Amino acid sequence: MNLSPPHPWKVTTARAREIQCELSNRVIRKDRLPAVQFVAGMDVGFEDNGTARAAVAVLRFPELTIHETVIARRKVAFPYVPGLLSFREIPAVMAAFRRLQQMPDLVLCDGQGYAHPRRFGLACHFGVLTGLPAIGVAKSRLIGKHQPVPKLKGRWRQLIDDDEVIGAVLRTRSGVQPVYVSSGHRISLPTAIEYVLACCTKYRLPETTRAAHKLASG
DNA sequence: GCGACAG
DNA sequence: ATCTTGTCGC
Repeated sequence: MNLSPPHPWKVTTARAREIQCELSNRVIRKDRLPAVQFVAGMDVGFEDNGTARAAVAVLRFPELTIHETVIARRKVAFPYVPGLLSFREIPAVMAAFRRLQQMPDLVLCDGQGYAHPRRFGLACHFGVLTGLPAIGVAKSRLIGKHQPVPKLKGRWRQLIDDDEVIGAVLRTRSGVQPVYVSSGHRISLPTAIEYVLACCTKYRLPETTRAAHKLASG
């Protein structure tokens, strides 16, 4: 896989959107992942001095015990623009992955995957750049419509945009706000939903995401 | 023109 | 994302 940044991060928002359209055709939404022994969670936090702090937590699967954690800091070189989140967070994330000893078989990203205006959210961008299977697990909606989701854990509804199923709104815990799941790279939506549920124990967010979030924040 | 808008 | 205490509910 290629962990070096092949794209300029100092780009205009217009150029960023072009890059998304150019790379979106490289996204694979079929199950092309190995037997999962290690799952990773990744998240990015921001410090006051304009620094992004990316954290990656690699957990054993299906035990979900922590195997390895890494952190990387990078100066923020792109503003937060809805639809262009990956350009703000990926540089730090790539730096963090470069430090990993154990590459995971699957990565759960904190943000959308295919459920994106140009079908190229953070999880897709990350997956295409690294070649690693990835899933987008967002805490809130970017685009798409959906029917009410039953309150029972495990139930879900299709997330639809322009008559296309772009993801799923999944209840990872009964009676709690659902999460938005979508393919990032090398994994289908049904399989993505299975893995997300397999990574959720007693909280709304996957243990992978929780572990990474904990590192990226404090 | 008027909202909506991952983190 | 980040700023922040108490509070409602199982």
